[in-house]
Amino acid sequence: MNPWDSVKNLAVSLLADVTKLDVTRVRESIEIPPDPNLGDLASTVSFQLAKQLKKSPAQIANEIAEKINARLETTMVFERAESRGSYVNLFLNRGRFVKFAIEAANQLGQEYGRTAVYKGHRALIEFPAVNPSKPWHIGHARNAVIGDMLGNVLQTVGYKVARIDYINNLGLQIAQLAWKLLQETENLANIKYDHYLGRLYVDVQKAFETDEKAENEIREIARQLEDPDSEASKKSISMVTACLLAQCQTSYRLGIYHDYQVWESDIAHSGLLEAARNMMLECENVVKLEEGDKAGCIVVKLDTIDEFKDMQEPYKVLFRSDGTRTYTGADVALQMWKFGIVQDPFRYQVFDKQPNGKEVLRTSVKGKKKNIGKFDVVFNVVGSSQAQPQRLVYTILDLLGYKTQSENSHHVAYEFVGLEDTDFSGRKGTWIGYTVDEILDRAVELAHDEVAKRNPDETDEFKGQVATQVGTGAVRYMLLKASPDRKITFRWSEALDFDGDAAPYLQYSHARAQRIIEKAAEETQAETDLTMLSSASEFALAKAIAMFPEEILETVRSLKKTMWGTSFYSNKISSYGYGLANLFSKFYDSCPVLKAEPAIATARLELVKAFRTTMANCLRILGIQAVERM
RNA sequence: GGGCACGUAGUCUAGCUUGGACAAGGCACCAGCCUUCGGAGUUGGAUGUCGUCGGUUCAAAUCCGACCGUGCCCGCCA
Repeated sequence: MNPWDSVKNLAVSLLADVTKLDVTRVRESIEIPPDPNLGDLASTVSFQLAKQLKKSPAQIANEIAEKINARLETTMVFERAESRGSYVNLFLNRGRFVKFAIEAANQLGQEYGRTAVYKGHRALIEFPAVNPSKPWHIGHARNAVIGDMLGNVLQTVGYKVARIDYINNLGLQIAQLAWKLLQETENLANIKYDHYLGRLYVDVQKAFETDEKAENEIREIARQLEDPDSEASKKSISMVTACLLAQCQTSYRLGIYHDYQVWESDIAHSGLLEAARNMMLECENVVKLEEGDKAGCIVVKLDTIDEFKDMQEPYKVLFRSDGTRTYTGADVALQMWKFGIVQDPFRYQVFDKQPNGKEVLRTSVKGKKKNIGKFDVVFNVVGSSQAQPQRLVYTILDLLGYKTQSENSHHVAYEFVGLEDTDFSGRKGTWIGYTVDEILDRAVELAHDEVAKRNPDETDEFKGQVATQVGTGAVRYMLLKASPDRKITFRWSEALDFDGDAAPYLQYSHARAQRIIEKAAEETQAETDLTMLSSASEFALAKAIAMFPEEILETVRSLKKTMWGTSFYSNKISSYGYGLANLFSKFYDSCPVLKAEPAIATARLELVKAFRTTMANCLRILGIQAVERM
């Protein structure tokens, strides 16, 4: 059910009948006028017809409007057509349209906004792949929130979605920390484990850079990590597990849950690499070099690929001369696994039971076999600085003969979050003070003050719960409302601004609607006619409600793959939500519900319900809690 | 050297994919609105060479080219 699309289709068929033009051409000419007084839908077909008919566009628009008016019947949602300049403007019958929109939303309830356009497709989304050696900072949260919301959007249009996290538990960072922890007893005091490791890392890094002996020992540890039976490996597993569990607590606070974790060590030890490497070597562009400075390496030759021919070195190493994989090599193997190109070599075991009630499974040498199946589309949420390495993985997939899978590989790129004078650096520790935990704490604390001020008689439990919903909602919204291709400069004043274009505004509008509905429940219901609702603010609100399903589909359609990334406009849904809340606020101010005469009150109540449903569904996609009181 | 992205009022942004009517909001600032369903709201006001210069078009913030500024990427690293 997509009310706005229905209305648009009717407009297109009317215009196509009258102009005898092709339906798709007419459809492309449809736009929404900048000012609702000009009309509800407009068409620019007269510009296109001007040349072939040798008449002025204004004259043509005039004739089209007249012909449409002659065809309109009194039962249609469209009421009249007007020409203005060269535009043909169509006007909806307000009452009939409002009724149509309200009934669509209220009949479907929680399902309103859902469509089955992409039913039967399976999508895998990988995010945020934070190293299990530090707490999430706000930049990691941007990745996670974008990935999570993309999943929500895809599910709403019919996809089956799997959310996957990638756990890099074999890197140098892990070796550095394991080295430190092997030589001293842990002093945990009262600090969350991921925060503890993150701070420890800053110290270790100094030793690594200045002390050659330490560096050599750490390199040795890194080698030992490849052997699952080594002392270093065992130490690192308990360290990584504890860190990851701590990071998950942050993730859960943001309402982010995963289905699977793929651990780097399992990629190395499951047989996936061997299988993938053998398949790669079948490809003529992948060779083991016999001489030169890369003798012994398995490389992919890229000199024939247009977008890589200007690389300083056209041979990209996939497996080093000592046989170990590079990041690219592992990434290609993993991408092959995602599409089911290689048989699933993993075993799985439960890592954690998440607060949403679902278990997250991790790959493991021990657990059970479980074929998770092929995915049709793969989205990797990765910073835009990784555009070239991501593209490389997809190109290699294509070279191996997996053209479709290469085309269905998407790099969802986003810019990093930084501070006014610096970027976040794990080595330098500039993230300290800007972890997601600290930011959420501050946001929730501030929300608590506001909630307490407005609800002095409520229980502490209520205040705490609402403050959490409002504070975390504000942080999530802040990250989603910025277009992903724009850098965010983190400022406390903006993160903690609950006025204007921010999540609490959306939640507030929902709470106001909820209160009206609650109060009305006590009163008797009168017979009503929804077509009575025809004021400007009622009509404008109904239009926004009607556009909701189309807005989600547009967001999915705008996932366009280009050479260096796939565009995803997370801000489209957030700004829709803001606009919807804004229109409700205007309606709220100009149209009393409970104090109106009974027939109008009942009709307006239906509009309020339709709004509440739409806003709740919109917030669910954004991953923000709808609140009933705040 | 090659490549990618961004540049819009004091400030932060939307609009650019798919060209269309006087460029839309938030914050901050000024002035109104509580005997009225919740003021985290609403109404009004001031603030603009849409980085610059060309091109395409009936029409350019939007498409194309050049240039300027900013950030990022081009390792057997991680």
